[in-house]
Amino acid sequence: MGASKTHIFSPTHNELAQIAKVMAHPARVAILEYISKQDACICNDLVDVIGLAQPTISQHLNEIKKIGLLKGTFEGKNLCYCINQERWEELQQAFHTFFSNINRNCC
Amino acid sequence: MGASKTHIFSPTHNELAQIAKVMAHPARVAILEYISKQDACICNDLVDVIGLAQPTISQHLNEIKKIGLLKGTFEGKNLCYCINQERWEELQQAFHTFFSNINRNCC
DNA sequence: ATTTTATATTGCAATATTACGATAAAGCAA
DNA sequence: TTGCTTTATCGTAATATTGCAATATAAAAT
Repeated sequence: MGASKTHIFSPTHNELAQIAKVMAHPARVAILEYISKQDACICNDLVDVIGLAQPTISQHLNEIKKIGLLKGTFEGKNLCYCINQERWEELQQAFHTFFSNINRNCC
Repeated sequence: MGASKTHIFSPTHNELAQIAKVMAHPARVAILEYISKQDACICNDLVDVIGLAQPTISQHLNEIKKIGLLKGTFEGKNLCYCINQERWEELQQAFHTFFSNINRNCC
């Protein structure tokens, strides 16, 4: 046992959970915030800014990439990670939709 | 190693991560959605609705309770869980604030 | 008082995540 | 080429999460 039973849940619920999972680590929240406020980003900056080892940062970046939140291009010699703005807004909308449904006539 | 280094992150980042963690499982997303759309909720309903064993549902409910999203009162013979609306709106605001900061002049 | 019903807790096995040292790969500079 | 810098991957240990059977608790019904 131990594996999440994703198959019994709806795609919508699974997707929101997957998005939330990426945000469920303070390092990734910090990374996202940092990148979203920069014009560009070089991974090595993050090692200093966040305070985790370079392989760890690389792994966290990969998790963020998996849900499509980053687009990367080369800028001179360094890889440049940026927020994928379209996707960012999709996620914002997903959370907004989720939080907007609440019944006010409760105990 | 393996433990998250929460101490190196800001309270804001840790809190958002903690909230996201609760939403990072489809069962909890489904539970929250279900409760938020009901006037009341009896845990045993959830066992049928969600499709996980009763102890598992109980544990998930506990995670949700930990971040203050539920208030429970007794209604007749059954415990009634409801969404804590104030807290719900706080979380909505937290996500909204997070997603609202993005630099548009990127690569 | 006993049974039934609803929820919580315990204990444990399976799986997932986190972190980092070591190492590899890829580009640039000399 | 050789060396330097930056990022990715591998391997592994520590920790956390998930799920459920078994059991406990607590309130209501009989």
